[in-house]
Amino acid sequence: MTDKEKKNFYCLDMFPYPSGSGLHVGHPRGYTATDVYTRFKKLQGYNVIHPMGWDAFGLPAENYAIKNKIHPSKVVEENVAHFKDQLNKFDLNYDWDREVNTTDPKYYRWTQFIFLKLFERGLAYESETPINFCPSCKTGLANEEVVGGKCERCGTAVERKNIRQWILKITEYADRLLEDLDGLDWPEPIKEMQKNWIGRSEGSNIVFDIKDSKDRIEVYTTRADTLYGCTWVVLAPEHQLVNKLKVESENQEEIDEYIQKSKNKSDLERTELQKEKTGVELKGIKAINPINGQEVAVWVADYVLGHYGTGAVMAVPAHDERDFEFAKKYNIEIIPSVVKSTGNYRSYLMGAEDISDQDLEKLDIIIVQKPESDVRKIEIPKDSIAKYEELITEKLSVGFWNEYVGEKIIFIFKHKDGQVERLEYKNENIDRINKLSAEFTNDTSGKTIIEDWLGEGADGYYQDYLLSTDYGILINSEEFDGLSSVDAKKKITEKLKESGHGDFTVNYKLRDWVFSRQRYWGEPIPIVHCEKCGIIAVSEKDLPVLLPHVEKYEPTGDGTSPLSNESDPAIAAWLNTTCPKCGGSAKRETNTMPQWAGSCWYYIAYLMKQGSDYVWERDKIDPWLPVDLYVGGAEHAVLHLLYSRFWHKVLYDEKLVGSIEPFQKLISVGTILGIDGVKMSKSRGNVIDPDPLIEKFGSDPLKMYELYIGPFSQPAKWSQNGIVGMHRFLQKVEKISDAEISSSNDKNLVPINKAIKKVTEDIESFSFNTAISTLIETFDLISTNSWDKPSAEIFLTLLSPFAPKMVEQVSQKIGMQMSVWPEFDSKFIADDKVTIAIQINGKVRDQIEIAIDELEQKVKELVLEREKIKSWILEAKIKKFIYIPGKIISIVV
RNA sequence: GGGCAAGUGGCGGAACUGGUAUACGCGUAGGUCUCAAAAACCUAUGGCCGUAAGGUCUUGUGGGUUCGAUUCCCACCUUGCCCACCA
Repeated sequence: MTDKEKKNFYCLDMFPYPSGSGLHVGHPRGYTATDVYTRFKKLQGYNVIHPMGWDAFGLPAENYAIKNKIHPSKVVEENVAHFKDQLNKFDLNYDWDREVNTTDPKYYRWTQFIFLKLFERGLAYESETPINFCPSCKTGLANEEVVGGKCERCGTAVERKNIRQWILKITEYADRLLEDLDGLDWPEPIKEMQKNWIGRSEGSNIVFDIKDSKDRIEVYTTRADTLYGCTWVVLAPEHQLVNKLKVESENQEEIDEYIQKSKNKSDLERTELQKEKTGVELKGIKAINPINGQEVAVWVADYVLGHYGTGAVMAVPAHDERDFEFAKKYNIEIIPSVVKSTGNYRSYLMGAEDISDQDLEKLDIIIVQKPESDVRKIEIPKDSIAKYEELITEKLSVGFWNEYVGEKIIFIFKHKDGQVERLEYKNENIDRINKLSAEFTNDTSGKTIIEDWLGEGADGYYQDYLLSTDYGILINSEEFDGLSSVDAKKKITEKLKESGHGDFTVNYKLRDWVFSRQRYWGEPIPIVHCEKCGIIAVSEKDLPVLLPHVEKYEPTGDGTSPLSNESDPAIAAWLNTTCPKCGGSAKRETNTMPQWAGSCWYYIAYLMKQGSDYVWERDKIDPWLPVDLYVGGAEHAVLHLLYSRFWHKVLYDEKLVGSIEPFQKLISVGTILGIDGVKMSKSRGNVIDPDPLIEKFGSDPLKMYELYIGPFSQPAKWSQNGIVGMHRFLQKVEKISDAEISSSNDKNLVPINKAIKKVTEDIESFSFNTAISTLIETFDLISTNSWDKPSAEIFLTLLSPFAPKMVEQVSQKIGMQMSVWPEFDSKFIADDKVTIAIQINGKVRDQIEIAIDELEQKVKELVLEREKIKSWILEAKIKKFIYIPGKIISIVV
């Protein structure tokens, strides 16, 4: 069936989940697109594979089965038959001999086989840490299946639950999954979503010793440059050290209570609601900032996540919004250590009656605002700062001070006796600055100057500079003062590394994949539990491990699988087995695989299909991979598309496939919405059934309308009237066969060649809507010219991918054979004469037909001779004459 | 809150790297055919002024760059999608 001389093209649709409600008009949009595209590619001479199959394991079939007391296998069988029947009505060119079904034991034998490979490589492991659990679906969920704290499938708030489960180490492939995205021809937003999901971040681990103890707290930060601004450290409530430290602290009860409380919070409460931050200090425990030896408090707070980084963070309220909020609430000191670098300094100028606005302007100083007559908010360029200081030193009134804030913070105090004291805001000067400022203002509140700036009364003028999460220039950071954030991150971490208190590190948001489900309708995990040997893989020759046919398969909800219910004899017979290693008695793994397992490799299964069997042969697989074009919904951006990339890379490492990625080019299909503009769903009652439409108009007009409705990747509202237009058009085309067709007509050469070019480009770029517009226009044009045989044959070929049924009928009638996709002749594309517009002062006033290669001088003459142009220009002088050949003439008067 | 995408007639939408905005389709109006209706076909169809010729305004809002902006830049408004305490 494949021709060695031709190039291969593998075009793949995301295979559907055969739901009970059947197809609605939204489903075939993607299928129609690949149908058009593959017919086009075949005419261009490619070997094309375009298969279809069924992703049939999973909850919907099982839930439906439970509700209606029909076995899931039966449900699936009926649904598949119904889906296939509906699809066939669309006349799509699928390779049905490659049809796959994930629930076929011959199929899932290989799904289990791949699991064994994962297991052998140590990429599948058993664990009993807390995971996401959906109380309604009664099963554990992967991180990717939790959307905003809710189950992706049913919308129930997920709980944290400790259950035994199988986990796949997808994190081991995080870097490769990230890096290889660059080579893929995928929509940018989808790549971006995967990048964000993997969430690589480069930072530093920093070790805080605990005072009078051997324990140390290791924190993860991406902002080591802000270390001097750290005023406390925070442990997540789950952090192991909490249990130890709480005993040594003065308020153990309070801490216990807090931990208990946050344990009871669901993920939704802890994150989604963005509640006010809470926490408890470990009183009496002090951590030591390794960069400067400062003692800082230690807190437990559940705004820190236990599973990310080290489960502990350093809090820098000046340069982190969460820490800032927390510091405000619990009244913790805020120390700025990075200042935004704009190149300017800011100052409030007071006590400077002798300094005029002109004095300042001479130094290029900007007076931002004059809130009161004796106060000026000013911005001083870096270059003027020395002169500004001179001015202040000379003219500031006694008993006042001036400070300016930028890459440094400088205070200039003018004492009563006229003596000037200049102090930089640095550790050794801070006490002195606070003392003087309090004295000068007779302030007895004991507030520090920084508190004053950042407090309630402040207007944010300095805060913009001092309390920013942006990168900037370090201040208040000893030897690192003046460095940029980027340099300082490096230098500070390097210094910490010398004393064993820190190092560079990388973290990912991506978490390992919770792979087991406590449900019946899935692939059994091919593992046995032997009392003597422990966890043992089923040997490959014993695959598949068949899913036993049982009558009762309701989920238990207690974290065990329905397949562990030994009171059912059918289950007991399956469950009790022998250990492949020692031959002793053993029990089968009762968890099943998640819905995603079967879809992780189905694109390979199509290539393996031989009759009803699947055979893994590299020479049958490699010539087709990676998939050349994959079309499906964007909703799978981080689930299916990430999981199958992971599996594919493992298969590559196993030398079972030859490519590093499964899907080279991806195009996402926009959802078709109901007439009311919302997603079609049974419960809303806005579902449009395609069957009656096909009956009334036929498959061609419906398919064409699916593509004509709008840009392919954008969502589109269904309109019941739209098909009529396509139907009318096709009816007109059908009449070609009745009309007089001449043997040739030169007038048609230009339009038909232009059509070849445009339609070819548009199909190639999935711009089907404009391809169809072009076909309609071309048809109308040639119909007025009258048809000739060559044009009719080309036109019908161009139309054939869109309306295969109709075109076939017509071509038989007029006795043509369609074989190859036409190529345009460029000599008929470029016209020798063009009509272009003449603009006067930017407004179109006239049109002129001229030769495409006419010289500018001649064009100018022709244009200025025209009565219409004369009447617009009148006596005015022509300032400019612009001529862009083939585009426009623009006259400015 | 952050990221991304998008705002064009009554509606779906078109417009290449800045060059005649509203292609194509739907709908609507008038007409042809018909005893009548449906279907089909033909004509017209962005708003305003005008009998007309023609003029004038118009691509979410407000600015800017340009001979010229739906397209580029800035600010704002609206909608959709994704992520959401990831330190």
